[in-house]
Amino acid sequence: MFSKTCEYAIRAVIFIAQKTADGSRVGIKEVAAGIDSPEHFIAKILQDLSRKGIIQSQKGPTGGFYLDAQSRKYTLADVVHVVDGDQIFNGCGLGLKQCSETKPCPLHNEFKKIRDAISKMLRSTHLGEFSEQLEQKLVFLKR
Amino acid sequence: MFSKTCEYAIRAVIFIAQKTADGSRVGIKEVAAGIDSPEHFIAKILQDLSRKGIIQSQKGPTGGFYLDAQSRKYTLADVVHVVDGDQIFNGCGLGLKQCSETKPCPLHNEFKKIRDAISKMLRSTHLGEFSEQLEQKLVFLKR
DNA sequence: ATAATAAAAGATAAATTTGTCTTTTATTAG
DNA sequence: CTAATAAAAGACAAATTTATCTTTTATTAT
Ligand code: FES
Ligand code: FES
Repeated sequence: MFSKTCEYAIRAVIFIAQKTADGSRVGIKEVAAGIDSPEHFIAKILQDLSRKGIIQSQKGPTGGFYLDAQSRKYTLADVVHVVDGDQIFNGCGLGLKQCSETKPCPLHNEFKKIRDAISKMLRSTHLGEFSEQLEQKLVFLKR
Repeated sequence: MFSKTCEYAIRAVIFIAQKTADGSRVGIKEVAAGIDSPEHFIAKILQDLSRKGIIQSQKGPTGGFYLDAQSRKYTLADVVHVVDGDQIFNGCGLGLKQCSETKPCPLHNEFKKIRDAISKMLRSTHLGEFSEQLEQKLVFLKR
């Protein structure tokens, strides 16, 4: 469904949102450990998200990653879009170069429903909304 | 959503179903051209599907690929399962090693709905059911 | 039997994704 | 100002996916 990169990205962003809900920052090592991902790999991904403004970062001592008020308004759809592009939102499920209403693949109508369900879910999910459930260990970001 | 391999596989199987609805056979070159895929690549995939019994093949002159009565009862879910395994049917959408009801990821409940929709669609779609629409050029397997 | 045909199999290679290691840059505390 | 810290950047490597090319095997028609 998503690339590994994107899976890590979503988990990391949710993790950072929770860890920095109090205004603090969280280092890359703690993120990597918290979501069980390779440290330098998730670092690259976060650099990207940071450049695009989805998350914030600060170098040096006391530095780390965090989300500002603006970023807390972003949704998972924004994360997915930055990392995986819009294939999942608009691409043809059977791999035709471009999804088209006038020249549809055999599953076009079915795929459209599923794509829409995915889009809707991602667009309606904000980065910070799992903090409490994570705190209470009702949901998890690693096994 | 699916691997490139799986996309080709689905398109090829639908193509073969249509082309051989009359009991004939279709060669690998025609398949590759018909779905716009690399010839030797789709050949490997069809070998696999053939070994698994999802499609049939016959060597030599007048040989080619086709679907017997039994195979026409298979669904796209069978094809996807052979090619991509069961990640799409049961895997965690956020990449946790295993989806779990008792230790769910934050999106578990949402993903479950989507996975179920995909499963349902694939299980209810039989290989031959697009032949007529393809014939009438209402749907397409390449751009 | 023989030659022609077409899939099967095997080997190799390109491209992409995923992961690791090292160096550089910015920031802070002292 | 200096040393310590932590992200940013760059280079490289492994693994996987996707694609290509060649040889072998089975089957058919003549
Ligand atoms: S054409 Fe395939 S999903 Fe629209
Ligand atoms: S645990 Fe992630 S989908 Fe079930």
